[in-house]
Amino acid sequence: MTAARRAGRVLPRAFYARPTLDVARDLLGAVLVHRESAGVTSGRIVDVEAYIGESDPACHASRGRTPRNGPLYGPPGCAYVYFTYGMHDLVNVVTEREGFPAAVLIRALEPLEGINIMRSRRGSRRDGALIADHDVCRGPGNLARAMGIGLTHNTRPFVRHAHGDSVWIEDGNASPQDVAWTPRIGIRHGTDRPWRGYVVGSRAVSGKK
DNA sequence: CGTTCGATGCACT
DNA sequence: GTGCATCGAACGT
Repeated sequence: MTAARRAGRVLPRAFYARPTLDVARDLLGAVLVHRESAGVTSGRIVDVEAYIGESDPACHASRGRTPRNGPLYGPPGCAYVYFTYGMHDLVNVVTEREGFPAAVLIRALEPLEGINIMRSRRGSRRDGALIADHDVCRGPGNLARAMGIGLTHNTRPFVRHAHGDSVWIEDGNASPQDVAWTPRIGIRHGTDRPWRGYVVGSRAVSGKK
């Protein structure tokens, strides 16, 4: 019997077409799923950040629209995936409405399904030690790598197709009981806004241990 | 424990 | 040329 049963409904487009902070809050406890030929991987979202509009100095759209940040201006419920620091893909969910650039960055998951697939995607550490379960999807770069989500998924809607490669999000069985809000991590500007939310007590939450 | 720093590629100025 | 919505190894205390 599988330890981690998924029974959620796929979140519809309307879920994402709301104020970004509401979407961010409601994504905590939801389940991100990727299905491809390698198998199914999924995890409970426990750490998110909101990036809201051109007036948000930390948002990629703060200096207007460019080819790279175009997906932020696109329809809600689609992926905005970008490459940074020369080696990491980061996964966002576009929110609000077409023409208004906003998204939620997914920063950490508690693995539910496919932990062995996730570990093989992460690769082996230099010292050969096994990555702990709660570290496999801890941090936005690690999460994208472990889930097999990358630039090829940029602009794609979070929809479960009947066949083939699909990325989608399901609602969780229960909302997290204790959520905390802090400034966002790793940014230089906009640090006054407490737009990072995380599930208190989860070992998979990113940042300092 | 803590902090620093190199890796690594590219969009944008 | 500069600066990343990062990560983890290396170093200092």
